[in-house]
Amino acid sequence: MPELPEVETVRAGLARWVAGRTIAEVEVRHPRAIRRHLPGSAHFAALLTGRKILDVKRRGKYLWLPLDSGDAILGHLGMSGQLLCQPASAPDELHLRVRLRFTDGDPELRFVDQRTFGGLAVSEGGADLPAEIAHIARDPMDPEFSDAGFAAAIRAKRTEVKRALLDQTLISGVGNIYADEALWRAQLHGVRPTSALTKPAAARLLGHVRDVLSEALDSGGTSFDALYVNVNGESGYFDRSLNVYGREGEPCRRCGTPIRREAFMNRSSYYCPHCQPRPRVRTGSRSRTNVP
DNA sequence: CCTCATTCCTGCGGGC
DNA sequence: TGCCCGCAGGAATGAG
Repeated sequence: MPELPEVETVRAGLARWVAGRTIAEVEVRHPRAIRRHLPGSAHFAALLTGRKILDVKRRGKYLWLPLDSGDAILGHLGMSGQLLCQPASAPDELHLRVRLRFTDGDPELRFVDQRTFGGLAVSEGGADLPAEIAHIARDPMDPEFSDAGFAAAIRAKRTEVKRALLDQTLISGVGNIYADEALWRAQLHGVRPTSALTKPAAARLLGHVRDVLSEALDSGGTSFDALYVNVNGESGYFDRSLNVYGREGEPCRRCGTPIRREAFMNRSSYYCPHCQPRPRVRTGSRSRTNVP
């Protein structure tokens, strides 16, 4: 599942392979892949044809490719999206959704996405920062990310710490896998109330988030089910280093206690029940949050 | 304004 | 063997 490290791996690959090249032809194979581009596929193609890609940028899990027109191609990989640079002679992938051909020939750029949670759009005038993602927070690898601002914002939230890590308007780039990994390192249970975090605790948590993301980036990103591959079609391998995610029943690498999985927001959370104890039930009038 | 549940999608694997 | 169901999950959306 592409989170910040995987998307950054794709960004770097794209920057190498498509920056500076001029788009010759656009083929939209599945309308859902450009559903965020409301005017439709003909308009999408018209805005791209003949335009030069200047660069490849990223904020959190979003990518955008500034064009010489001042517009940008805005993309999100969703769960299963891939941006592949392939020779035109390579057979079409089963889930090929969009193809861009260039004036200088190979390689072409293919957006391939099995589950179609991802997609592409043209952000008009979005070369600098697409308006569509202006509400997304900077990510923790961004030099302008404010650590103090993050600590203040998370403490002001009236929610649980894992939900906050997944809130892209608070901190971007973190998904379910790295949220669980960071919480394990920080020895915090995901249901702890954010308002009870001290400033130092918030700073420590942020440090663990950064560590997890940068280590994963060094490894080329996580690939869990081979759906994610980087721009050249090569899987990442950070999954070897995961401490809790997907390890239900296996011993905690810190204390040996079996890792637990529990339902969370239509997905799963993995944690060590010994290292990451649930918070004590809050006193007062609110309902209990504990389960046996 | 803030928080939260719901919804989109497809392939795979387990259970019967 | 084959069918059904649950699961994987980011983020827009609308409800409250």
